Amino acid sequence: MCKMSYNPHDIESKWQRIWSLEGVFEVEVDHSKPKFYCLEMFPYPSGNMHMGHVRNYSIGDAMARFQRMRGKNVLYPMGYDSFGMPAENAAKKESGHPHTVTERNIAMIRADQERMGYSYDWRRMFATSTPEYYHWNQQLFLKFHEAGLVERRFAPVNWCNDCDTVLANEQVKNNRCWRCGLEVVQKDMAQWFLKMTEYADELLNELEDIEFPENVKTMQRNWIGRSQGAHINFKVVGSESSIGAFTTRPDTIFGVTFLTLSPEHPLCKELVSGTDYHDDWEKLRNDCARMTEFERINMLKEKKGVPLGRFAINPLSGEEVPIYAGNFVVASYGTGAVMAVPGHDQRDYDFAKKYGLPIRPVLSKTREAEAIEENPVFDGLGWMANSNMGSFDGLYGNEAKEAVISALEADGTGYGTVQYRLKDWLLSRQRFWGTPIPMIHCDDCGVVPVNYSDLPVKLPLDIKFSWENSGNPLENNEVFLNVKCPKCGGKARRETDTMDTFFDSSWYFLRFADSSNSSAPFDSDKANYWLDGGVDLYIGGIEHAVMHLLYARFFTKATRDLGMNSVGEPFGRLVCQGMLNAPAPFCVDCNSEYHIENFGGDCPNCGAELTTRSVKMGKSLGNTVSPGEMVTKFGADTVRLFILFGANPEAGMDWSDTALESSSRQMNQIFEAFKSLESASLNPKDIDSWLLARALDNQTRWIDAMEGVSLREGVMISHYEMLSDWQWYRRRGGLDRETIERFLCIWSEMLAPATPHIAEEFWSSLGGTGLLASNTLSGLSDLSDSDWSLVLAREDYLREFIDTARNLRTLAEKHSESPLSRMVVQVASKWKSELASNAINLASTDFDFKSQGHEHIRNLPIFENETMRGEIFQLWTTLTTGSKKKRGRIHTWSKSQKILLLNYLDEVEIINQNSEFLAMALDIESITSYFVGEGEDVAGKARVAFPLEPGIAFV
RNA sequence: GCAGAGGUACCCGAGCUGGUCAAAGGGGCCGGACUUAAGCUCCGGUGCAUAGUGCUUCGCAGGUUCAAAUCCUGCCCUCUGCACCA
Repeated sequence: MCKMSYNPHDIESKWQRIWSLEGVFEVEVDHSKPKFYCLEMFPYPSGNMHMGHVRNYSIGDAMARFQRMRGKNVLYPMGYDSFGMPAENAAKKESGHPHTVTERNIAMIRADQERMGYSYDWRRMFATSTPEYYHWNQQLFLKFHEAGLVERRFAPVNWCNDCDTVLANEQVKNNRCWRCGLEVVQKDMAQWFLKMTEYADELLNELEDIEFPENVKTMQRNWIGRSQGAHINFKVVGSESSIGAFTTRPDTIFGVTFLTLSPEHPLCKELVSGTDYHDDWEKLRNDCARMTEFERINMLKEKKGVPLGRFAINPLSGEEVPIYAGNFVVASYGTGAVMAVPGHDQRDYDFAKKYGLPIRPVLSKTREAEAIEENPVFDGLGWMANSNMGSFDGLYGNEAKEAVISALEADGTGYGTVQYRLKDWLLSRQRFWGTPIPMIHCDDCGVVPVNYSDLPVKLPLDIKFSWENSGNPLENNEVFLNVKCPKCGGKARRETDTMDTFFDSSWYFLRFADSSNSSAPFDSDKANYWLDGGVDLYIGGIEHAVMHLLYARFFTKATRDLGMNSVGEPFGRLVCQGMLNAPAPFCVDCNSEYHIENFGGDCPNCGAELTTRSVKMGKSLGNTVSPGEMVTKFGADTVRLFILFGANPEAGMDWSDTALESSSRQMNQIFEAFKSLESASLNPKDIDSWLLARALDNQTRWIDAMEGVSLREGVMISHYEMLSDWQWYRRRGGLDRETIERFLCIWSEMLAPATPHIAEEFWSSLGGTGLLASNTLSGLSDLSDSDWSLVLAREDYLREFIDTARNLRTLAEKHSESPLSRMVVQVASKWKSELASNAINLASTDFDFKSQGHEHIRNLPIFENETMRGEIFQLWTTLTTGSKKKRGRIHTWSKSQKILLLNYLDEVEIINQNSEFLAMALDIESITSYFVGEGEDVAGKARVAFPLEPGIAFV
């Protein structure tokens, strides 16, 4: 190879072809090997691959390749989450079919992925929009239906006029559609729900044992939002109705001075109809319904409410309290009614103050204290007071809560309960490009499931999309609609709702275990093998931390309970990759970023000069980088190296053209290093063992880093430190063929996870057996059997020596009129090194230098020489206890320095042995070295000589 | 407001189970070698002082300690997620 300079394109396409021909990434269940399931969140195919994908997959591929080299049976699949609205919109634009758009996009992104050399088992690839996949969506749906997890009910739903569809609560952001941003309106519809709340407790509790990042766990906990409390019924005076309210603080029930209903609460209308209060309430309700999120936030600095003119009865105290409607009460949480305790809830307090309602403190901060009104309110746990039912006063915290709940339960006016923020999963979408819900509406039999044998219910392909035909084309497709009732055989109509696409992605990782199965979603044995302990490494964006991950966890549990697997938790280790940033114009004064077309100009808002700032890559700012372009320019390996070296997976990362170029240079240098094997011959030298010792050490640290998914660190060792060690070796005159071959073999393996093509090329040119992509790491046991620490330490000594000498040289130059030509090195006397060694040995025992030190040296033979005693004491102190400002050397010496001292390194010898090299490195003609006292004390440097720190004089 | 992650030299970024930390690595910049030259590559420098041991630095202000980038407290700022959660 290597006659020419580095040409990534030839190398990369060659190896991609060979890997594919040899099928090296194709895996099957193999119980003789430990498995490793490496998975990236599969993409929605929107066209070409973007940089965020590149980052995601480069991380995953590096880990998959690394684990293969570690001897694992690695499942590393790729597929496409290909249902969804954008394909419909694209189809409308070109008057085509979403299917066509989707297939085209998949082909594009797949080609991009293949060009990057990712090591997927492509046989397992699937797209969720194919009947081969959504067939099983439908089957799972029917199974869930049988298990009682599916429900059809009327519910007010979020409706987006633009997208012509229902949105899940989770898909509404700031009261706007998460995709198009249009304001969401409410609409009542019959909907299909999946009863995820039945798993709320398990989903919450098992978070404890999952290896997710802490912030993801917290987000999920908050999302599930379990709160323990009581449901309390308040009878409405003069009515049969009662108001149920949920509270987490039943211990404050005697402080209730009013009730607040959400304006949408059905009881509101009933209570005010025909009264003077009706108009105010209606106005409030309409205000709330119409308010945009932006207005709401501003409005809510001011809590608003209206009296409904009626009263409710506190079930324990019998007291009558007024009923209000308040804009701050959310209809969908709890019961949509709040028992207001202004004495111990800040929000209620503010409300009460505003409307002149009474405030009654019923908790005291200490057992003895009075319950007092204060602002800010006391909302911690306290001792009950003023309960006007003596038996409660003095009860504290949970005991108080339980006492109140018992009292309520005793007279049937309330009960202890748990409330979740998590809601059932609204599955229906009034959209075409999704999995048809396999249900049939029969006038006689009602809603009837499709027979399993009639699955899949296929989406019709003979539809032309256009902007004129809004809504769901299924509703007008007679062929699709008309069907016979599976029960009575009479005329019936198909359900036209399709499923939320989150359904597709909630079990795709199970399908990968057995993706060609045509008789079931997946074989349970295969799923249990690959998903034992969950997906071993799951990589994706933080934006899916709640919804997708929670749905997937729910599915795994639900299918487990259907007997389809025994997994339970789908994901083991989760890594959320950080964001990819790129520079964009930025105005410091306005604190805002602008489109890249403003580079070099002034702020469009205030006219100030724009600076740059690194912000999230995105279309809106135009600060995106095309992976295709970069690969064309530099090759896939270089792009992969850059992206992995740029930052650790979890950290945010800045795109930089110069840094990419530097990665390219690095690749060239590595290439050059491998090329130099050609000029090597049998030429053994001392430095050879150093190089191999470094390789061993580097490989060990590299494995540690990679195991921990610290890819940046790993790449730093494999692509940077290995190279600088190589360069040092060459500077030291090393060029032994046998050594170099050994070193390069180890190195090429280490290069493989991040830059697999070039590594494979090196491997093949070195005559390595088989393909590197399917090999396991060379064991270096022959190397690790020896102790290389002294070899490494000697080299460290030289490096440090050069370092110190270099610094001194610049200083010395200032003091010398003529150019420096000679260096005189005076090494500390042997007895000093011996004393140092002695001290190091003592330090490894539990010797107490402070109390036993002086006694110790007094007994040493050298201490008999009276003239040296002062110097001995001084040295001993410097070595052991140190001074006020500096610790003793035995504490500050590095491991390798200690090794040198313990082995009585002859500094004079090592300096003289390497004098030629040192002279060259220091740009000096000659070097002389001797022990202090064995020659002239040049420039009085004998006094600074210390073990490992010789006195150096330039002349 | 709540939760989480952060603020390290010109920039990015390690370190943060206290001492070996003026602080890895990369980018940029400067200098030297190579070259007709540019590029590439190699070597070195990049807080201040200084013939070595010294001073000032790790968001700001305090504290603990013989010793703090590292531990504690308060404050400021940035980012991410959630948004009146009863």
